[in-house]
Amino acid sequence: MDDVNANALTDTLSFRLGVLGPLVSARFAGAVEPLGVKPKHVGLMAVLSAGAPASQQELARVMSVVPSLVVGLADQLEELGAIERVRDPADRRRHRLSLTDAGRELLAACLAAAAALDAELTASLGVRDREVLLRLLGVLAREAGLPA
Amino acid sequence: MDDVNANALTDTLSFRLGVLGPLVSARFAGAVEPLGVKPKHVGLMAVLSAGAPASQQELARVMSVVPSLVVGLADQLEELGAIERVRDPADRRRHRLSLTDAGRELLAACLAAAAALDAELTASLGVRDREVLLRLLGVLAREAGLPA
DNA sequence: ATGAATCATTCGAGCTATGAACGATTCCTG
DNA sequence: CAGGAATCGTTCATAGCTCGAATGATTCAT
Repeated sequence: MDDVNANALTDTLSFRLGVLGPLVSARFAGAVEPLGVKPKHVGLMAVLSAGAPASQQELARVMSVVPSLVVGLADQLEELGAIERVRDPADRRRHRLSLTDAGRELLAACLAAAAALDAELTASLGVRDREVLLRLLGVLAREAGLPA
Repeated sequence: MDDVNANALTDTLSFRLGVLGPLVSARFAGAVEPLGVKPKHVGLMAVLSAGAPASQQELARVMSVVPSLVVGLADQLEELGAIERVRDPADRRRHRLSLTDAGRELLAACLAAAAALDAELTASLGVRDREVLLRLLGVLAREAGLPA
């Protein structure tokens, strides 16, 4: 009778998100690792594919990380031939980052990996529930000021 | 027309969970930091409150971390007077960890913090949606083999 | 024209989690 | 009942990530 809310903490949204997040991140990292990238790289490519070529400061702001971190990520993506880094002719302090064709392919492969992981995670969920879950998480992300 | 799935990656469950997880973890960490603990400490107390006194190996297994990490967490919780660490009389290699009264109070305070955070996160959600979201995440957690 | 501000980059520091030892204790097996 | 294998807790060194400050180049403001 009293074990209904015995450990009510695990029945908390914060707790479940906090424990589920790292877990799926780790799984996703393992899925894209054969492609030579990590989740942060994928995130960078994702925001790049969403809009026009951006400066690294802009990237850093959107990704909620420090600009110095973007340097390393962009370096590695450039080595993979996934992005191009050219000085902005209008403001030669900036670097304009843009996806290459190879980068778009790479991103598509990462997307496929994410979709496959989704299928695994929601194996026990109905199609309807899956849509609802995705939508509600989207609301949460937007509410939190994320570019979801 | 074609920007409907322009960046379909952000419309992925994996992606949203991966980005939402660290975010709420950070917020939760900030919320319990005045109490002198971190999320991992709270997780440890939570599994302790869910069952009988457990050995550190058991804790490590349930929390999916390495046993050596539990040592430090238990040390600090013991200093706070939140847990008791006594050698198991049946097997003197083991340490039986159990929550003290102060620990139960501390855990309750953390739970309150989590509940408050939940309220913030789901401010734009209806009560019904909130329940649905919680339930679906619970299914995912269980499916992933977590003690949710 | 000159000082303030912005961008990218480098470097060092901090924190967390990990894995490999090690001593103590217990289990197994002959 | 002895002695080797296995288990538990602990310590230590290490690696990975992220951040913040400092630097140099370029642009903006006045």
